[in-house]
Amino acid sequence: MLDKNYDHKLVEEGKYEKWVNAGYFKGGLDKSKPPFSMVIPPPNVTGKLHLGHAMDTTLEDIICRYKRLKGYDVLWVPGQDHAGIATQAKVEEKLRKQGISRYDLGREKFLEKAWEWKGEYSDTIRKQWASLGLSVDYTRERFTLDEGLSNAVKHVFVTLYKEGLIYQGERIINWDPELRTALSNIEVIHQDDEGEFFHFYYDVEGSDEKLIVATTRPETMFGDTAVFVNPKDERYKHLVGKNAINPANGDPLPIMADSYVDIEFGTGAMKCTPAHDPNDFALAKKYGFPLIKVLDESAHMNELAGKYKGMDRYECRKALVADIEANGHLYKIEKMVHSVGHSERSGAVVEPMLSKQWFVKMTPLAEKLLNNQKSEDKVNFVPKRFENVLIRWMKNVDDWCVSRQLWWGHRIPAYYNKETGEILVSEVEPDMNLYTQDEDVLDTWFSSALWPFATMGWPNSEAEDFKRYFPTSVLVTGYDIIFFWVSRMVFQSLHFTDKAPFKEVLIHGLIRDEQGRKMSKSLGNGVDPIDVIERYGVDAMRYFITTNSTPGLDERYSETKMASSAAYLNKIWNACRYVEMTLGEDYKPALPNKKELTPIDAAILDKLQRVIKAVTKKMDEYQFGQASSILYDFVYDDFCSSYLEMSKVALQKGDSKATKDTLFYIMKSIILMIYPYAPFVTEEMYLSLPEHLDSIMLETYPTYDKNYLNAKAVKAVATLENMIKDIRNYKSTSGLAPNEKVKLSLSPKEPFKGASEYLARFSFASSITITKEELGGNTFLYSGMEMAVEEDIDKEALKAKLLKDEEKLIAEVSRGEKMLSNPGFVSKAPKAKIDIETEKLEKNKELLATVRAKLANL
RNA sequence: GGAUGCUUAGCUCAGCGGGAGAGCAUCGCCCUUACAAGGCGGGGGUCAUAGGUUCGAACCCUAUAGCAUCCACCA
Repeated sequence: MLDKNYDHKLVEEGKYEKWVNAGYFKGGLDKSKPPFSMVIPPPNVTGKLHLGHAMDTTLEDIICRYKRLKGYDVLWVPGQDHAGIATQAKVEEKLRKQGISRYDLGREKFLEKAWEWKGEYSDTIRKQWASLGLSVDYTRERFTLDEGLSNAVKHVFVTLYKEGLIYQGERIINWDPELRTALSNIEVIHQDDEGEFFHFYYDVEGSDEKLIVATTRPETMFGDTAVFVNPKDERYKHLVGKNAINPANGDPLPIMADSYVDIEFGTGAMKCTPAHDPNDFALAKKYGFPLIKVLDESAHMNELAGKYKGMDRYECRKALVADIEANGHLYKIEKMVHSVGHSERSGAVVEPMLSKQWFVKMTPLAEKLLNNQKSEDKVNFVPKRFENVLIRWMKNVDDWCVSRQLWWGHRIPAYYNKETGEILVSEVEPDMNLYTQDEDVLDTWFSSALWPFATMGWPNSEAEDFKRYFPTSVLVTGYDIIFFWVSRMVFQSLHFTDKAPFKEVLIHGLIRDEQGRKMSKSLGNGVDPIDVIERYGVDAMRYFITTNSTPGLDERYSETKMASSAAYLNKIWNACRYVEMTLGEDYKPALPNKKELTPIDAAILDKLQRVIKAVTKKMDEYQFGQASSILYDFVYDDFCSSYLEMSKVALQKGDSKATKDTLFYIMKSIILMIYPYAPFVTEEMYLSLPEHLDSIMLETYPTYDKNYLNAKAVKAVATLENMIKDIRNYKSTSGLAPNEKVKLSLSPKEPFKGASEYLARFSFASSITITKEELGGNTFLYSGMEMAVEEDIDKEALKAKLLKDEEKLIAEVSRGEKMLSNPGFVSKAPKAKIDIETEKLEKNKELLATVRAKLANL
């Protein structure tokens, strides 16, 4: 028997351990079942999980738990991501607080620290998974730096290299001067920052004219090789071919014309700095300019900056501008808002810089993805529109810079011959007396891209899990990492396994705070899932975060909705407690016998079938909000408010086996349908039911049974419910207490045999007369029936009420007639709709006639 | 500059071709024996605006406005 109060802490205690120990989360327990597989998006080992993770993983858990009950052999692979740059930044930050830099420690020692960090946060994450109740298969847990993944990474790198899809090249990349590493384009966050737009006078050789050139980054002027103008720009035509004098260092710069230059922008004259700007780099290639780097790895000026050597880029900017101003070459400084790239991880302003890096050639891989999306094996997105996001990005994708000047990660399997410098790219380490390994590691997403197949045992294509569970069934993730992760998994998987890594992708949005702001450390508005679990219970939190949103859209955290989710579970808990009390100790479950049902039982059983059908459909479509709302209406209104109360009539009479069976059957079905959302509390309820299995996890999802459909009962009970509602309403508006006694009469019959017993109970009727006579008193009309409250009533009030009824019915009848006399409607609307409208019109006409008769008699 | 999403009850949001919904808030009345984290009843919306398609539009199309997000460019 359940306790009087639902105490989430008591309910949650010990259950997760029990499930894990029983092995219920393991994939492959029964291989006669069809496989269903998923991989967890591996969280970064950078810290604790936040509410966004809770939503993402809960959605996955709901799917897994649902699919198990639906008879699948479910495998959900857990794991974590080493998160190269993110984790290294964290570890460095921690060291910095101790006054140590990574260079003080050296690579080996630093990596020890990083592994320590990883160990700590791995444990934290696993504890959080347990708190969330995630049914992941721990026997298959993976880490992106483990041996298997590392081998897969090497294999992929070497293969791509041999295929010419990985190359080393000197190009302009995004440089993070704080972490001192290259970044890929998508790791750069562009923000509109207020900056200064410096306009300088450039002297022109052999002319008295001065050219005004504008720049936002004066410190790069030491790397300038030319000044460009547009060939059509009349202002400067005559200067093309002459030299301008660089006011930073006095070097002559050829004035050249190229249509790349925008006449309207700035002064129309642009300085060209090939080693520090991607567009200038392209121009330099075109015209064969030298590539002059003036900044070092930490964005300090090098020897080319002369007296500014060693200064930080901003110090240099300030000093240089002051000097230029001093010698009369400053024209003006404009304030300007322009977009500035920042490192996603360190926040540092990214410096575009010429650098030798490893790149993945994207065009052939992107093409595979794009072609696949045109085929039958395409990856289906839920919601669909996100497919376009992916496609548009893949069509315009740049080559992927995969090398990082970090230590925490997969070291690039490229080796340089100590004597000849020749490159050897190999999965097997060569004789290290003769070779040195490339110092760089790979972008962390390089390994995450292999996650769905590498965790299944690939590159061993005979691995059991790979054969049985790959491709995976569905991937759940946020729209913010479609570029980073989803796209890369798809093209790598297509390239290496010839299959898309998953059939479907369910995209969810972000969780924001109550005011709709992004949760962030700097705002301090983050909500800790563990804290929420402490207060409301994990089931309530799971229910809230997965049912109060719609796929692909952001969601706000809401304290009141959180509380109402908890209240809902409490409601179910109490309903279950009541059912158990009612069934009694010696109750033996059986399917309700159709022949012995009361109309009340029959009606709820009919409704349940429809609910099962509708909920199942929504679950299959990953529409968890809609599924839960269908269930909610059923649980609250049909089951708790209506059926539980009405069934008391039969139960108190004694001969109620069918009603008890109905109660049990409905309650169990509800528990099973709520279970994927709220596994702990439903397990507790389930185990307190008679004749249960060892765990709700071993149960079967409710199935639609059309034998229990009974439209007649549903209609009769609906009429009864309307009568009860009308009386309640009548009392409320007449200032009567709800339990005020009233005398009722019905004409010419009751909604179903025995209905007046229910009516009496719920309307506190002291008597109910059934008569064929016309009813006096305050009358309510139903299709084919009337009900009246017997009392001395104010005739005027009654007349007013009837007139109101009449007015309403006239509107209804007119609507129906208009619709049905519309030839367009009759010829084009579906027959079912026409039937419904015809029936409705007839009913309303009948009611209208009755109202008019009553008015005439008054 | 390009793209996408959002605009529905006081607040937060569902619904996305056949008569406007939920939670919370609000107003009455109830400590009724599963549940006061409750019960019963009520009030509250020209579904952003303007056109169009359709027998029928909150829902489809086109424009407009506001808000948000993503991508690209920015000397």
